[in-house]
Amino acid sequence: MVMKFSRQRAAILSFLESRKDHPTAELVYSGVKEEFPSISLGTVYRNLNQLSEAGMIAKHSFGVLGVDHFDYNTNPHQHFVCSQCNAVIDLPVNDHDFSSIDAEAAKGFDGLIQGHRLYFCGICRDCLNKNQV
Amino acid sequence: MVMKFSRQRAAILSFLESRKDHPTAELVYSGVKEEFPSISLGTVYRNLNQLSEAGMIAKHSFGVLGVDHFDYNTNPHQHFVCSQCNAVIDLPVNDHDFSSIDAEAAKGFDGLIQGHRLYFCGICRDCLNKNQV
DNA sequence: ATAATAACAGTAATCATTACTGATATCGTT
DNA sequence: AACGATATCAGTAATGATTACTGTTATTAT
Repeated sequence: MVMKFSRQRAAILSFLESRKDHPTAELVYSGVKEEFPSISLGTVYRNLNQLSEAGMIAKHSFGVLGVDHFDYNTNPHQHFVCSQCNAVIDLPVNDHDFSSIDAEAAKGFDGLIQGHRLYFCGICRDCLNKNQV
Repeated sequence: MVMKFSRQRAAILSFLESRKDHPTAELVYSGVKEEFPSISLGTVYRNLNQLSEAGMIAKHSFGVLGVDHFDYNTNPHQHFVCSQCNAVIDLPVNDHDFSSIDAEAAKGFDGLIQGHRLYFCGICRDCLNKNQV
């Protein structure tokens, strides 16, 4: 199946590129809607899934949030989820600091460990500031 | 609000105690249904949530699965999710081997890291065997 | 035993996401 | 530049997990 490049898909991709947060499908929808008032939410979901299956974007499912978040940055990196405002923030930590944990977990386990999902929880700087006022 | 201890809740708790896998609400429902044919799925969900809020059981949301899993074992330990059969398996690894990663992630980050979610993905022993046949 | 109320069964509602439909846009080939 | 095959679209309906509501019942302290 040849992947055609529709204007809607281009708009979705460039919207995602323009943000360093990690928008949900709903947020992408309302963002792209300004350029394409008639775009459908289903179109956004379909494109986000196709783009992530093609490896052009990343899809993150943080269990605590219950909604999927999408990321233009496909390089492996760590995420932080604020439990107060639900913001998803990239951590400046180098990813290879966590590359050894798979080997660690494999000790004494008879299955095959291929990878892991990891994210950090806490309170972001903005919320910490708001709490102090 | 005083927590009353109904027979349904006792049955849900003891069903969970009897299993070392990590049943979903639906699975708890069909299990407890044998003892309580008239029990409602809503009752199961309500009790599982109350028990986990009370710290008597643990609730795990693995993003890859899209369903919540419940665990009688509330001691911190690591989990493995088989991407072929979706089984959730406890890893024999000591939990304190992963206790340092929060400090690692905090480097250069201005928010407050309170914890993390971590689980491992791959193929379990049973599926590896089946694949070889 | 009684009375206050937490919990129940049953059912309806919610929310994120996916599937379906006939119409339209894209893109390699003429 | 027009053509034709088909991927994609907008709109809408369906799904699946979970939560909320309601009138009735079970639990527990007094």
